[in-house]
Amino acid sequence: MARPKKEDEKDIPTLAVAVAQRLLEEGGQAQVTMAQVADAVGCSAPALYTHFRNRDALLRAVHDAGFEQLLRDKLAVAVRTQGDSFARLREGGLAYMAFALENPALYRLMFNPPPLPELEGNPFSGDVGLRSLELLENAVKAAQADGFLPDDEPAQIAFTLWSLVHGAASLMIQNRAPLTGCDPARTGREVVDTAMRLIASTRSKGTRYRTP
Amino acid sequence: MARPKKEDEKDIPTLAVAVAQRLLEEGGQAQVTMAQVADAVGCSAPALYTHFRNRDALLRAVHDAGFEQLLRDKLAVAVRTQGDSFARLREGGLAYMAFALENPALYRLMFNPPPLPELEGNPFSGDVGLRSLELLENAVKAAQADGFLPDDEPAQIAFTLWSLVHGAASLMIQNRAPLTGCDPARTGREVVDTAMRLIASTRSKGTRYRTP
DNA sequence: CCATTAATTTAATATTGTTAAGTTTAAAGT
DNA sequence: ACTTTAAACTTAACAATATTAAATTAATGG
Repeated sequence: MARPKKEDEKDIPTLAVAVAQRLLEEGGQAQVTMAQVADAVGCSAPALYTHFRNRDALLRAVHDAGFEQLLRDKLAVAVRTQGDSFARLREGGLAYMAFALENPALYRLMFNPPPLPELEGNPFSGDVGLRSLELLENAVKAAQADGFLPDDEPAQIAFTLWSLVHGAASLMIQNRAPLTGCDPARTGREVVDTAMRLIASTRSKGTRYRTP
Repeated sequence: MARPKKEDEKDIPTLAVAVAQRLLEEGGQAQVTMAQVADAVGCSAPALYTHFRNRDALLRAVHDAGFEQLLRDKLAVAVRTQGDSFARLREGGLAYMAFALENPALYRLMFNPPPLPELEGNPFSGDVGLRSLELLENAVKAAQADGFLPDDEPAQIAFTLWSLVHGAASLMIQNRAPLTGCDPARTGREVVDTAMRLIASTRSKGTRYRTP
């Protein structure tokens, strides 16, 4: 049956990414085989190679879609926290944590990818990654202007805060968190709040911040 | 020639773990094939199955050896920072970061393992992990007694601090750190110092801490 | 000295990513 | 409208790698 008629045409690239993400979340990396994906899409495995150079490229596409979703989430936070730097940091952290815990396998692919050349590239060299990072740096600057946080380089502080939330998410997702028997979502929120308490206690005396 | 004579006997388990770790560090997970390991050990691939149930079990052994090494490093720090809680936190963080950056692939296997059943278990349910964790919690308690840090659960704070250092290490190792063009070792130290500055600024007024 | 067991080897199997060769449809040129 | 070309597939073949089976040799305990 070779090439399909127009009516039977499928948007294989889009379908494949969606299917791959679902399989990923359901059964982990190992379950994302080309045959499985093709099956769920409704084509044969080699057909995928018309649209993706190889399996890694398919995973890379899922990876990229994840970063786009994360950026959308963060933009939404930025919109609804206009003017309150402290809340923006807190809600940004919570949204990030929620994304990670709700899509653990995807998050893993994004931030703890298997060491494949395709996934080595730094996402922050791309547009999506950069804008996501800008959002955090601006929040840090605003918080500094409001008297929070040490007066270090905003980029350095942004990296430190990102590290904290990412680290907690990463440890929890991969069952490396020492706190056992707790609801992960709750633990995640507590980590963010612990961090925010740390940040709150750095407020300088003659502060320009006023709770809105 | 089937079974080797006594003189030709090799300690395959030990050799295999060492070889696997080297291959891992040299070329990443993908290079750790049973054939490669066997070659470097000087036996054939199926021989490995006498000592390890399968490839995952071999990786698990490397993983465990990593945790033992990390614990040794942390114990050394604890010994040389007796009595100074702040220094213990700082040097503990630096040692952890150094371990991660010097053995990136091993660290990855320990904390961002591929999602295999063998590696799912929580290392902190084992003896080595628990002792490593105790060290940090005790350091937190000591720091609190010296007037640092919020008065939350030590376990919660320990997790938050661990998350921070782990997160930074993880991001840098996997090329997800936004700070480009910097020496990773230097960036790692800066993260620890930024965190310590945050901690320092949490010191309550009537502090019991005095710089030694 | 013999029987059993342990440690290996080579050979065979299974799974999975990937490539090759062939087929059908769509699109473009005349 | 007809021919040609290219695109999007399919099935069949290939290659690499983990794993298992069968066969072989050395140690060990009676």
